[in-house]
Formats: sequence, structure tokens, C-alpha cells
Amino acid sequence: MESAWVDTTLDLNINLFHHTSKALKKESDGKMAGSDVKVPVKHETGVLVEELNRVSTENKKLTEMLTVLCEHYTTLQNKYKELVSKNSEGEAATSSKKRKAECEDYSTTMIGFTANAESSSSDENSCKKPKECIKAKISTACVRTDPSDNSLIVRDGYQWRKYGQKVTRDNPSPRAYFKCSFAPSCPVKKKVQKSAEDPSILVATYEGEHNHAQHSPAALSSLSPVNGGTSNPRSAAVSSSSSAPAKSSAPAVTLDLMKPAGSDDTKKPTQQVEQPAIQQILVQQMAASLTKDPNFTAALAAAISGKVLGQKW
DNA sequence: CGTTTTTGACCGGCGC
DNA sequence: GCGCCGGTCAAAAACG
Repeated sequence: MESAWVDTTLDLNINLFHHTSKALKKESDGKMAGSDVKVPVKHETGVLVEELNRVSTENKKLTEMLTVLCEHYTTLQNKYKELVSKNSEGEAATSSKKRKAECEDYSTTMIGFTANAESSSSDENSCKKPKECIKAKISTACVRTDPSDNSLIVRDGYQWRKYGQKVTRDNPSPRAYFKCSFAPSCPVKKKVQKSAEDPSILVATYEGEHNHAQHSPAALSSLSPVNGGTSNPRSAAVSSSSSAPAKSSAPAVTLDLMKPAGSDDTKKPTQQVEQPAIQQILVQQMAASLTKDPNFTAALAAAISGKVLGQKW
């Protein structure tokens, strides 16, 4: 997923220049042909080539930085996995009456914001409750919020009705239970609870699948869907809420929210650094999704060429 | 007045 | 069988 990121970033710049130079070429071929400005065009081409080289170099640098960043992230994630597994083992050893599903579900959630009962074969197969084995569509999503905010509200584009709240044993913060209130027949349920380790993170667990379209235009609060094949949290992805499996955008966002959290643990990036980083990532994602759209690139090319023609430079 | 949220009670599964 | 625990229900309260 990281590479896709890099690629789209590159695409954006390259496409831009591509179209720009095309537009310029069009200008020089058509309107300017036979006119009195041939030397400036040559000069301009040189400048553009120079600019292109500069941008290419910059992209290379950025790519390298991103690679290093990804490596650091992977390392951190592995370390975190180790820690979590150690913790769960310790708890299992000390407390005799552990609730296996609870512990495992939670740990998976925190590791990579991924949890799906569907694909985790051995554990789910060994579970005694047939109910749990039947309801396969389970996934989690995490939202970074203000730690002092106790609202337990995760905006994911759907309308939810709260039907219960409980304080669970392994987490001091209460867990809220929601049902989808849009369609009475919609079986989807959602559990929202603050992370025990990081109160600024809300963990939302989705069960089931929506049998209707997303209806709220989505004030999406930077929610990371996790998705192991479920459809509901996907709608909470920052950019796309289509019905197609979110292959590119959704996982990227998942990473996004973990990065700051992970870097917090190791070095010292502060919260102030975190927010602009997320914003930057969101911008990049929007750019990526836009550049993938041929209509947009065509429109962009037309706009640039129109601008260039209008300016006559 | 209808809808949503709150919250204590209840139920069922699980471990001992 | 008993107690613990998570999940759900439903009456009351709050809200728009």
C-alpha cells in the first residue's frame, strides 16, 4: 500500500507537468506557430525540463523518505505486536477465567486495526458457540478523539441508535452498544469503547453487514476501517464510500492513524505534529483518488491549458 | 409528541 | 449449581 501511495504522488506531479507541457506544446504548435516568439519557447522548454528534473529529484527524495518511514513503521508495529502478545500471554497465565474471544479480539484490534472473525480460521473454528461462527462479518475501526471526550460517538456515515452501555472488566471506560437505526431490518450492530491503553482512541467493532445504502453524507471523523471483508466500516473511509471493495484507500487510512500512534511510542513526535500529518495524508489521499479519475485529469489538463492560453506567456 | 438516550434489570454462556 | 461477565431489554428521562 505504501508503494501505491508513492506512485500516486508521483502521478500527480508528473501528470500535471505532462499536461502542462502538452498544453504548452499545443500552444506553440497552433496559435503561436509562425509568430515572432520562437526563442522564448525554446527557453521555456529548457526551463520546463529543468523544472521537471528538479521535481523528479524531489520525488526521489520523498520516496526515499517514505520508504524509511514505512520501514520504521513496520519495525514499530512488530515491536508492538510482540508487546501485546506478551501481555496477553501474561494475562492468560495469571487470570484463570479469561474470556478468550474478548482478549484476542481486542489485541488484534490494537495491533493493526484489523480484526475479522471471518478469516481468522483456527480461533473461530475452535470456538464453541456456533453463533459466533455463523456471524462472520466482524470488523473493527479506530478513531482518534479527544481523550476527555466521553461521547463514544463514531461518525461513519450511518445512523445508529444506542441501546445499551456497559462497563467491562478489562477496560475502565464504558462500552456503548449501537444498532443501525436507518432500516429496522438492518442487522448491523456496533460496539464502541475507548482503548484501554490509549484513551484518545475509540475502538468501534462492527458486527454484520448493512442491507441498505449509506445515507448520511458523512461527517467522517478520520475513521480507519479495518476491514477484513466487511462492508460497513468501509463506508467510513475518508474518501470513498462506494460499494466496491475498498482496496486502495481504506488500508491506507488504516495505516495513517497508526503511524502517529506508533511514532508516539518511540521517539517524540508531539500531538501538534500529528494533526498536520494526518491532514497532509488526507490531502494526499484526495489527490491520489482524483488523479486516478481520468475525467479529472482531462479536466485538469483543459483547465491548465486554458489558463496558459489565457495568460499568453 | 415522537424519537433517542440513559440506566438498572434481566438473560444466557462460560468457568469453576 | 453458582457466580461472573458480556450483551440485551425496556421503562424512564431527556431532547428537539
